This record gives sequence, C-alpha cells and structure tokens, in this order.
Amino acid sequence: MLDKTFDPKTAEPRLYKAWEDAGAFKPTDDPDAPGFSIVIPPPNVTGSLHIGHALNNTLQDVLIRYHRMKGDAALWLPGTDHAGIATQMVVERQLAAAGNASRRDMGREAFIEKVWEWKAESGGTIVNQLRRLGASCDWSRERFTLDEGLSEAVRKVFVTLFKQGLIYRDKRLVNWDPQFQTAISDLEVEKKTVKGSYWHFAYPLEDGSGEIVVATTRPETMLGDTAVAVHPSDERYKHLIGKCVRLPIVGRPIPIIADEYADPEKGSGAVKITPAHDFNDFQVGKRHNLPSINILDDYARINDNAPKEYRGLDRFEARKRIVAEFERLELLREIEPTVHDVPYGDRSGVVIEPYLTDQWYVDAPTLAKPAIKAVEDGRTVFEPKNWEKTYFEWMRNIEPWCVSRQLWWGHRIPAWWGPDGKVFVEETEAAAKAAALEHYGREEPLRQDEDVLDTWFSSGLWAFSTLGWPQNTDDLRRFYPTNTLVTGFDIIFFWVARMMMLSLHFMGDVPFQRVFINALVRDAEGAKMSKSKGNVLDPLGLVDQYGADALRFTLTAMSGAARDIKLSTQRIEGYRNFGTKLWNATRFAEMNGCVRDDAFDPASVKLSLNRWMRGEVTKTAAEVTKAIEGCAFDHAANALYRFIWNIYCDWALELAKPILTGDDEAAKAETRATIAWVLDVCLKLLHPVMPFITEELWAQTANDTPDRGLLITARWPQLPASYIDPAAEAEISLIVAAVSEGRSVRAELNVPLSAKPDLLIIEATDAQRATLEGAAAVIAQTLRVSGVKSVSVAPEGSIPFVVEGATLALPVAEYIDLAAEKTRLAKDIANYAQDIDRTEKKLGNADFVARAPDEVVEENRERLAEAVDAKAKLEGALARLAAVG
RNA sequence: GGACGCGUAGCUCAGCGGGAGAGCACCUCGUUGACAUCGAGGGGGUCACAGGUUCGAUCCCUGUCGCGUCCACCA
Repeated sequence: MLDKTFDPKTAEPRLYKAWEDAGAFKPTDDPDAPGFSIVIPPPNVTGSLHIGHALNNTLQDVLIRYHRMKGDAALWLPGTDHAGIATQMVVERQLAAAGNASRRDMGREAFIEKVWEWKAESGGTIVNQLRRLGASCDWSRERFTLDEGLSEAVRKVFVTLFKQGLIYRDKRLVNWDPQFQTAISDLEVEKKTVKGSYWHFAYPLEDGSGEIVVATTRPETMLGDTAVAVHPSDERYKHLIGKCVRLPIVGRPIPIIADEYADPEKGSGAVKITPAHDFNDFQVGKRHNLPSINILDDYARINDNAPKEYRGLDRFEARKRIVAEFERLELLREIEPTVHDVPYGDRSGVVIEPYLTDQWYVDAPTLAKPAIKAVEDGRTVFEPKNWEKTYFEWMRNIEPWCVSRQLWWGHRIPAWWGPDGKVFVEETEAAAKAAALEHYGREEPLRQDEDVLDTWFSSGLWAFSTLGWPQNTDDLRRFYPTNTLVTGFDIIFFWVARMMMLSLHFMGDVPFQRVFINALVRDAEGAKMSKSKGNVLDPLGLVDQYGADALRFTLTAMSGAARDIKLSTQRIEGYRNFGTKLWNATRFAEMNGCVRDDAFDPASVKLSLNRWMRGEVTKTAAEVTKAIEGCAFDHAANALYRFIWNIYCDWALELAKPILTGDDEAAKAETRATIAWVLDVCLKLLHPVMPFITEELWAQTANDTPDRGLLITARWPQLPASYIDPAAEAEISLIVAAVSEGRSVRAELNVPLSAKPDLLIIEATDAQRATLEGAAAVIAQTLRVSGVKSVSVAPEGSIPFVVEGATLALPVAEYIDLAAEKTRLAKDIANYAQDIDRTEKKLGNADFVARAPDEVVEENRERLAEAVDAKAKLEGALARLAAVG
C-alpha cells in the first residue's frame, strides 16, 4: 500500500543513489545505439547553484533522460570551470578575511596552492547541488578546465594557433582592470550610465595669439595629451591647423591637427587627443604618428611621465587637482553637467582604463568566418532561431580577442622569452629550450611568460577537450559533434561563439548541431535576481520545500517564455500538488487492483471507456515526444499536466469507478488492466521532467514484475496511431458533456445533493440514446442521479438542456426556484440567439460562402442548425415554465 | 544610434488566420474510501492603440505608445 503522499526528502537521495549504483547515467555500450551527447555549460567552481542553473540543467536532464529512454547512447558530460578572475577573487578575499598574507606577499606558487586547496574543499558544492536536482550526468567523465587533459588541449591549441599566425602578440589599448591589475576582454566590460561633467579647458596657443577650448569628461588624461584635433573643414579652426598649443600644467607643446574624428557640432569642435588612454584617440594618434604617453601605472595611479606633484596620485584624486589647477590658472572655461557611459569591470566593479600594454591576441576575425558559415549553412541551428541574428551580428563585427590575463589562477601561457626578447611558443618547457638552443646556438636562460589565459579560452575547447582531445578517443568518435547545447543568451558571445570558432578550427566540424537558448529566470516582479537585491530564490531551498520534481516541472512548464521567467513559489506549489495528484491516482489504481500486466495488449480492449483512454494517452505520448524533440519543453509539461489531471484523473478514473465496483468481471479485468497500462505510460512520459516521483511509483507498482528494472532505463512509449478510436471518443465525449452540463444545471439551480432524479432523454439519435443508456451506471454516480430514462415528453417543471444536439432534462421541479430557472433559460436563449445572428450574417455574405474553405462554411451551417434547434427547444421550455408560473 | 523581445482575465502566462484558454487568486457548494496538496460549479477579457491586407485578424503587414534586454568609439 502506498503512503498517503510522496516524501521527496527521503526518497530523492535514495533514488539518486539507486540510479548511480545501477550505472544508469553512463551511455549504453550497445554499438548500434546512436550517440546523443550534451556537454554541460561548466559552472564556476566558485559558484553555488542558482535558479538559472536549475533551469538550464533541468532542461538538459529532460533531453538526456528522454534520449536515454529512446535507446540512444545518451551522454551528458559534466564538469566545472576554473573561472580565473572569479576564483582568484574569492580566494584572495578569503585570505584577507583570515588575516593572511596577501597574494603578492605569499608569491605565485604558494597562492596557487591555496587556490587548489580551496577548490578541493568547496569545488564540489555545485556538483552536489546538481545531484540534488536529479541531474543524470555521467559523473565518471566529469572534467575540470584546469585538469591535466584539458591543460594539454589548451597548450596544443595555443601553440598551433601561434604557429599558424592566428595568435600573435600586439601592443595596443586594452581594457585594464586596476583592481585586479589585468587586461580583460571587451565582453567583460559593463557600461554604466552615470552623471558626470564636461570640463571645458582652454589650451593657450604657443604663439600667444589666443587659445583653443577643448572639453573632456576625464581631465586627468590631459597629462597624456599629444595633440588637439579639429575637423579639416571647420572654418573656425582652419587657420590654426599646424600650429601648436602649450599644454597647461605639463608645458609640452602639442600640435593642432586636422582629423575627421573631431565633430564640429560637439562642444567647441576641438578635441584633445590622448592616444594612450582613449580608444578613439589611439586611432587618431596612429593616423597622425602622434606619440602615446602613458600616464598611469597598473593601479591606475599617475606615473612618472607626469609632473612630480601628480605622481602616485589615484586617478580620481588627480582629476580633482587638475581641475583645481586649471581654475587657478584661469583656464577653466565651463563645467557642463552631463550623463555618459563609463566602463566598469564586470567582476571588480571598478572603472576600467584603456591602457597601453603588450598582450596576446587571437585572430578572431579569421576564425569567425567558418563559424559564421556553419550557422548560415544550418550545420548548427539556434533554437529559437532569432538568436542566430544576434550571433551573426557579433561574429561579423568581431574584434581581435585579447586572451592574456595578468592573473595567477589559470592556464599559464606556453611561451618562453629569451634574453633578447625572442619568444618561443611550445607545448613544453623542454621543447621551448630545444627551440631556443637551435636559435641561439647555445643555451640561454628562458623565462616563461607570466600571464595566464582568459578562462573562456579553455572553455572554448570544452566540446572536444572533454571528450579526450588531443587523443583520438572512442568518446570523441562516438560523441562529437555533440547534439544540443543548452545555455543562456548571456553567454552566446563569451562561450558559444568561441566554441564554434575553436571547434571548427581544430575538429573541422561544428561542436553541436543545435543550440537551445533558454530563458532567464527572474523574480516574481521581473527583476533580475542578484545577491545585492536580496531577491535570489535559492533552488536548493525550493527543493527542500517542495521537492526536486516540483521545481523541475515548474521550470520546464515555464521555459517557453521568450526571454525571461518570473518564478513564484505559488506556481511551484501548484506543480507539487500535481505530483501528489499522480501519486493519489496510483493509490487509486492500487486499491482497485489495477495491476500491471506485461502481457496486456492495449489493442485488444473492447469497452469504449478503455478504447478512449488508450487513444487519449496515445495522443499525449505523440505530443510529448514531438515537444521534447523540438525543445518545446513547456508544451511537453503542459500536455502531461492536462492529460494526467484533466483527462485521466477527472474523467477516466471517475468513469471507471462503477465498472471497478460492478459485477461484470470481464469488464472489470479489462478496465483494471487498461488503467494500469495507461499509468505506466504516464510514468514513462513524465519521467524526464519528474524523475523522482515517477521512479518511486514505478518501483511501488512493480507487483510481480520486480525484475523489469528502473524506470530511468525503461523504453520510451511508442504507441501506434491505430490506438486512437474516434467512435469511442464520440461516446465518451457525449457522456462527459451530459454529465458536465447536468452538473452545471444542478449547481446553478441549487438542486440539493440529496435529490436523486433520473436523467431524462427527451430527444436524441439512436446512437446517443444507446450511449447514454449504456452509461447509466456511470452517469448515475458522476451526476448523482438515479438512472437514465427515455421519455417522449418532458414532464411538467423538468429542467431541459441541450447536449450535442440531444435534449436531456432533469425532473427537479420540486427543488427549484422558478425565477432562477427562467433567468437561466433566458440567458442560454440569448447566447444562442447571438450565435445565430452572427452565423447567419456570415453565411449571408456571398464572399464568405464563395471564398472560405468548404469545411469552414459547412461547419458554420451545422453550427447554425444546432443553435436554431437548441434555441427552439429552450424557448419551448421557457414557454411551458411561464404557463406554470 | 542599431538590434531583439514583450504588451491577452486581478496576477503569471498559453494560443498566433475561422466564435478567446490554463494555473493561481476570487465567489458558491461539498467530510460519497485515490486525492481538502482535493472535488463540483461560477464570475471575470472592445486580446495596448491606429491604419492596412483578407470573405474573415488576438494571430499577418505598417505605424504609434508603453515596458524590458543586448550591442555600439562619440570628446
């Protein structure tokens, strides 16, 4: 006997362990099984599971469980990302909190050791959280972006790209994070709109003939100005081109140049040029051969290229002093308030500086070309397809990718420098030494490049490095390319694009055939969840509260949202109840001896109820299958919800009750078997979304077939269309409609429950009559009537209603309020009248009859006839009622 | 400045060319052995607005308004 409800707290860990012990997460060894693989978007080792992970991983699990049941060799390959900056930051903070020596004090080696220690301690958190969710990853293949195999892949890729000229060293402006003292990529910069000022500075002409006014939002950069630019056709300044101004404070003479970058409409029309600290100015400087004077150090303090009194000052302090100095010199012409975009580091949260440094770059524009082509050709498709536009937009305008980071935690760049600045890029130090020996003709000391690679460099290899590349492994042959990548749109650029580029280059094939972009989860108010806002819903808390299945079902059912999901606990509660509903339906089946019988042949059932049930579950199975195949996960969930609750529980089981308690043993046996079989199909169909409760019910209903194994490895239902039976559908539909309408009449007229009239058939086709009379027992129970009787004339005061053209009635005159009944009839009549009116108009339109499809016209004719008929019947009833009253 | 998405019942969302649906919330009734984490019934919507295409538009097209997100070098 089943317990009263499902207890997720005790069942979930037990079931998960059973799956793992059975090796169910490993792909089948069957060599004929087609491969189906998913690589997990590796979460940061620093991280803990947030609701976005929960959604993303639930959908992956739905896919993988479905394909596993379908018989594919289904591999979901898990792992984590070392997350360079994020992890280094966490550990540094931890060191500081514990009062330890800082990173720089303790030195590189000791610090990295600390990070590994920390990783060993808490790196497993998120992975264990995934287990709580029910994620059926093959943990035996778990990878980490910094493990030995992946590091080998990283070195090989770097060296190969370098030798192919696709990685190179360049001195240009980068986004510099003064907090971490490292370069970051464009993608790691967040623009924030802030209030600021334009400071209008006067720069005196060197010949004393006047001044030129420039405006800037960043006064401190004037220390590095090397020109003033005006537009070549700007009449106001034409005569000044070629002259010099003397840069205040610094005293350096700088030229006035003509460049179209200067916008005559903007400010004074003249613009200061600081090539070392502004991306635009850098370009201008290149065009005019201007010197680039860097005035900042790695911490964004003023450096020794500036006058003494400013050296060592923080950039913002320097700004204040420079403005003050201009004011003192009477060269500050105006302070104009403005709002403008300022770049911030996405991790550090500090203002990013454009900073002139030597860095390693990947030639992304070249690698992007095949990656664009692959999507154009449909070798990789985005789902939903709109996202391809976003992908193309980014890829077609891609900039060189700065991959070096001045951090310690990450893949050290495999480049060694000779004493003369010659670089040897090799996979190992030994190989670099050998190359150096050959180059110099003698042994020279080599120094490895200090920098590490951008985290996304190694995760860019994820689709093939995790399968064993650069070795030619069985996994690689079997599972590459992967089938579907499930991820959020926020990392299309960071990750998807890079995987496309690097995978195509090294594997000659796309990393995945399909990219499913899942929605972003927000709180119930639609705000992005963030720790600082305090609106984060902790998925594990929700799992504790409602069970993993309820959370999974909720996320799946809501995953259709175009861009974001607003999650509320009410919704989760509702789907928890859905699980309970299924649980209780199983209890009902159990109590009524509905026992699974593997010899049962659904094709053999005779009773219309059972034929109908069989057809309905067949339709649902087809719907769910199609939905999952097409990543329409919400449709799959909703179809299951509707079938299990509104069809199976509300009607099938209710209609079965009289049979199950009746004397017809043959009917009873068939119905029991059908109920058990349908339940079985439901458990299978629902398993990918609600794995725990379905697995538990599968076990609890094992009966005498305990050896049939776990549900997780059961076969996905494939039901023939011949299971759908239109005749049975017609019969059940009439019964359902009659009962529903009858209930409505009773409720609206407040007929007491104790009243047990007959259901009268006044007028109906022979088939309808036979159906209703044959279902007398069922109708008696569900509608709470005594029986079903055919009469030629409705008795005085009986309440008529029309169902599918048949006129039925309930003789409940003694219980009802005449006025209420008149009102009810009048309302129904009015509805029919409105319908008749509209349909007549439509059919009266010659264009409609001529142009609309025949079946639509026919449908309207039928509708009209039915409405006219029903209206007449009700009017007759109303007239009789009026006569009585 | 570009691009994308969204405006449907009080709330959250389905539907997307032939008479608008669900869940929650609300109101009424219900302790019949699966289920009160439930059952039965009910109220509630000029489908943002304006044009257009069509026999017919919530659905397709154009524009407007509102909300959101991403991208972009403007001093």
